Amino acid sequence: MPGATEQKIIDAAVRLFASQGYDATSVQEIVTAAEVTKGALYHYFRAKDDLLFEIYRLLITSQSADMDRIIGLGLSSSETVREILCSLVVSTAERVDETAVFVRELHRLGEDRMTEFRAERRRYHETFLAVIEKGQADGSFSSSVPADTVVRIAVGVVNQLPMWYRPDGPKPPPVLAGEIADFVLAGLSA
Amino acid sequence: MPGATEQKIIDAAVRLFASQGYDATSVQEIVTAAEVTKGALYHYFRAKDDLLFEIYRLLITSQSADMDRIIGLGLSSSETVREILCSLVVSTAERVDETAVFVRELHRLGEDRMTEFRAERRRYHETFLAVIEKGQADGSFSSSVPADTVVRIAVGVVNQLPMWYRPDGPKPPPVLAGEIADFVLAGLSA
DNA sequence: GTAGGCATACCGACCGGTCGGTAGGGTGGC
DNA sequence: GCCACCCTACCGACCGGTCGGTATGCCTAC
Repeated sequence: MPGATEQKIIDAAVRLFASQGYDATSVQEIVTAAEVTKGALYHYFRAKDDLLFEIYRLLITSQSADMDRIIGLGLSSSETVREILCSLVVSTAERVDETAVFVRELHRLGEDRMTEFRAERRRYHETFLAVIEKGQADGSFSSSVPADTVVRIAVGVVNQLPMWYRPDGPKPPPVLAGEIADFVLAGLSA
Repeated sequence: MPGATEQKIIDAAVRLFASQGYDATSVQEIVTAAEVTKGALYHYFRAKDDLLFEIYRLLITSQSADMDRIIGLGLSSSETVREILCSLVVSTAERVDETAVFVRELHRLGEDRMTEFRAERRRYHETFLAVIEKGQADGSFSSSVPADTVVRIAVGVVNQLPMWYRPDGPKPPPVLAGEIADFVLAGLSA
């Protein structure tokens, strides 16, 4: 639960990292945008990297929670896939900046944190994979395309969303989410 | 047609940018890796950004040429889509480093070059879009999902390829390309 | 000789991080 | 009631080091 100052710093960092990149954003720019001082920033964060890691942590935590919640509902395979995709697309659209930073600056994570992150992502992938494989096993889905490739495609689209999605674009997020879910489900029922 | 020195510099830059990022790579690192000196680099390139732009230019040029060539073959809609996707996936796999740099560091392009680049990308998108819309119009494809969303999905997967594709992975590029094409075509025939 | 193709030494700007210090609220002894 | 003490939150000048870029000149080919 971050306090007000901490939150202001993170918000400013996300905005600046998303528009300029991590390295191209100086700590001074962040504190100026957040209307605090360098002292305040280094009081709450040990280093600039900590900001990145915190942004990732918040994003991953919320996405994992979303998926677990949906699976817990006990819907049919295709309804589960639809719900996962829709919630993923909508929540990503709500947090384009965080996602853009995440996709672009992932490689700057240090060794330890990278390992930690990879484990979390692997868990996410395998949970999703299991849902699709279950559907293929019980005949809800076609097996003509391997489940892992389907997961790659689905996650790929979402991660690329920041490249083209604009909040003031013609299609509101729920519509977009529906279209994407329709397409993936169509591919799964070939 | 770059000369030998120029090519060595670009190759080194691509490799380093892909593994560390643009800002995190110093000009000194590039020239050391390329076994040339700073004088040589600044003899051929006016600034560090020029390296980025050159990398993009080479990538986009070759991809556009690929698509134009395939469309020129005059195949059926679904064969055309399959060929475009396969060649895109295979050529992207061949140039993962370039693609990784492209996806991650695009935002560093200056105003002018960004405009130039956007025009080129728009042309690419619209050409691809036209192929799908033609297929939808003549009944080869279903119209249940809008063509622009399909293009977004297809391009999204390819751009995310550097995130997970490894040359020594279990699936060689042509197999992967086939699976992705199968999936997209399945979604288009729902 | 002279023009392109480099090498080397160097510059000024800037950056992440530090550090000595302060403001102000809480707390315990008397 | 109040003072001494401390602790958290925060300030901002400053430092060592690095980086992109330049100035200058050598050296080989023509």
